[in-house]
Order: sequence, then C-alpha cells, then structure tokens
Amino acid sequence: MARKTGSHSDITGPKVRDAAMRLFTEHGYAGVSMRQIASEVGVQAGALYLYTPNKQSLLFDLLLEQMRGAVERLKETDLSGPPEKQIEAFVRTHFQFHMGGRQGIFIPYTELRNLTPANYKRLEEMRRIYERELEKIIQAGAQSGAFDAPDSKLSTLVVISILNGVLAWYRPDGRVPLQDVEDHYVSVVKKALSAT
Amino acid sequence: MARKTGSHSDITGPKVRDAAMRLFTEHGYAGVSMRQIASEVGVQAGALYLYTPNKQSLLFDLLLEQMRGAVERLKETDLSGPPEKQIEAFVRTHFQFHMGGRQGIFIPYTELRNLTPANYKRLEEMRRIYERELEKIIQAGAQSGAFDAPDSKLSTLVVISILNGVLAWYRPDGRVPLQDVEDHYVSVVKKALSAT
DNA sequence: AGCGTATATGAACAATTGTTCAGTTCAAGA
DNA sequence: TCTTGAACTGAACAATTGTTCATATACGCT
Repeated sequence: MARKTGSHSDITGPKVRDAAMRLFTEHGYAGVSMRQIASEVGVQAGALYLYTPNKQSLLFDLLLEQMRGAVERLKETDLSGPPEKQIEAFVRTHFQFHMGGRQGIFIPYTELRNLTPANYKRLEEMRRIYERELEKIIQAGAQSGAFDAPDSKLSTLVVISILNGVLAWYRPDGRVPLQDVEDHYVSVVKKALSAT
Repeated sequence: MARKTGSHSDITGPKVRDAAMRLFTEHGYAGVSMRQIASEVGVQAGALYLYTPNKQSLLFDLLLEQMRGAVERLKETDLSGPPEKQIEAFVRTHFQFHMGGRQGIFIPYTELRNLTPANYKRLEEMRRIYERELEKIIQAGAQSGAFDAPDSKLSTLVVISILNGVLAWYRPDGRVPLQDVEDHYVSVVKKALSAT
C-alpha cells in the first residue's frame, strides 16, 4: 500500500519535523531512531528520506529553524527605553518564543553536541548574534548604573542559562500557569541584574 | 593477554566509573557505547561486566552516588542564621559539590530520562529530599519578609535550575575563575530571592 | 480511461549495539 | 614450584542502527 488518500508531501513533511522535534526534545538525538520517528508519523522508515537527506540534517534543520526564529522574533521586538524595560522585553520575547507555540517542545541546546563540527559552527555563529543583543542591553544597564554587571559577558551567559533553565522543570500539565512562570522569570532576571 | 602488572580490580573499577561519568556527561547516556567506555579504560568491552551488571546499572549507580553525595554534603552544611546567610551557605555547598572535585564532570539530571521507571522513582525521591531543604530555607525567608517568594515550590524549582544552569556554559579552561563564578551565583540567587 | 509521477512500502545492507562466555594469562598462596 | 582463581581477551550472539532501492500504489492530468 502507498499513497493513502489525502496523504501528501505537504502533510507528511511537517509531520516528520514535528515528530522529530518532539522526540529529540524528549529523548535526545542519540536516543531516537529513524524508525521511531517514522512510526510516530505513521510511515515506514524509508519514507523519511523523501524529506531529509539523513538524520543529522534533520536535527540541524530543526535547530537552524529554531535559532532563526529566535533571532527573528528578537529583531521584531522593541528594545528601546531604559535598561529595565529593555531587559523585560527581552525576557518576555525569549520566554514566549521558547515556551509558546508548541508548549515546551523545544530542542535543548545541549543537543548541539550531536552536530557535525561544520554544522555546529554555523549554529554557534547565530547563537552569538542572539546573545550579543542581550549583552548590549546588559552593557547599557551597567554603564547607566541600573545594573550590577561588571562582567557583561558572564552576566549574559548566566541570564541565558537562567531563562533556558525553565525547560528543565516546566511541565505543561503542571500547577503553575505559563503566564505566571513568565512573570516570575521577568522578576527574577530583573532583580538578578539589579544594582544593589 | 590479560592481567597486566599492577592492574587489579581496585584500579579498573574506579577507572570504569570515571570514564563512564566523563562520557555520559559529555555525550549523554544514549550517545555512549560500552565499547567507548572500555576503550577509554584500556580494556575490552566484555571486561566491563566484571564491574557492572549492565549499562543501565552503570548510569544508575553513578547518578545514585551523585545524589547521595549531594544530600550528604548538604547535611554537613551549617544552615543556621538569617535566611540570607542560609541561602548563601546552600548555594556555595551546592555549587562546590557540583563543580568542585572533578571540575564540571557531573552527569546532568537530564539523563534521568534514561533510567528504568523503578530506578527513576528511587532517584526522584532523593531529589525531593534535597530540594525540600532548599524549600525550607525559602519558606523561612518568605515568612520573615526577607525573601519575595509567595510560591515557595516555584521559587525552589527556579533556584535549582538556575544553579544547575552553570553546567550548560561553564568550561574549566574558560576565562572566568571558578571562584568568581561561585560568587556571582551567590549574588544572583540572593538578589533573585530578595524582597523588593 | 489511462498515463505519469509523487509518495510510499518493505526487504535488504553493513555497521554497531549490549551482552555472554569459553578460554587465556598471571600474581599470589601453599 | 605448582595450583588456584581473579582479571581479562576475543570471538560470537541476536537485535537494532542509518540508509538504499526496486517495487507498488493511487492521485492529478490529459
């Protein structure tokens, strides 16, 4: 049997990416087989290769899409005003992009280790661009005296890791509403950066 | 060839655990094969089974040892005095245990997902014990008005994830000395919890 | 109605996986 | 010196891995 009714490339393609995203997020790249992904999609393993040249590309494309999305959203964000307002805007945008949409389905950056050196390098560059934006905010705040951040690079890394930390514990079916979590992180980051 | 001079169980045993620890930390459980571990130890794969019944047990024993160590250290820590002093003591103990010793070689708790349900449950119980100690500190601080933490469970999860976040970016050969990083985290967590 | 092609099957592949085990080696005790 | 047994090898195993490909199907087009 092949080509069931209503089953086209436009349907299966996204299904493959969604399944891979969910499984990579949950079990990690090495812990997921192509057959698991195929089974999730409702297809045989061989069919996946109509949508990706190989497993590595599947991971890379998903991570690239993620990073591109993050940078894009950030560009659309209004990062003007006083440092406190800027950092709040950054935190909310970052949080919403990572947790919003497909709730909590987001391949952790830990999986970067599974990339080819060449692929890794390309993503690493995009990440630097993203973090550079945060660093600029922190630097401005430090200069104006609003923030206590003598080492802006260190503070940037820490803030990013704080924000991504939510993926480690948040469960969509948990007790605390996502909006409350977002507000909490806004408060935490603002205070963590604040001058004493 | 077998049994080289000076090569005993007392030597190889720890070597196996060390290699597994390092590799699991770096590549994740699923991304490491028994043959890789064996090669790191300088032994054939079959020999590993003199020291562990199987791969799953190897991971579980390491994680159990880790959790046990963390709880032990915490019990030895003086958690008296005002909340600010208590939280500082907690942060320093937590940080030193996770980052000290074998610098940054620490299996991330993400790897818990690779455990058998039974094994997972057992570790989860220990983790609750550990986090309960932090929650008590936060609760006391909230009650005294020193901390802004209306939801102590949420704050606990967030603080833990903040602290563990250091594993995501810290490199032993990096620019910032470990002691400075520790001090930075002490400051960040204290401020993040502080009443406004 | 029938052709062409996008979409999928399912079997096969070489490599690698965790694990077992009969056999080998060598240090220490008798 | 000889024996014993702990420590290890190396080959083997069944299962699973990523990937390929000849084949089959059924939809859209004419």
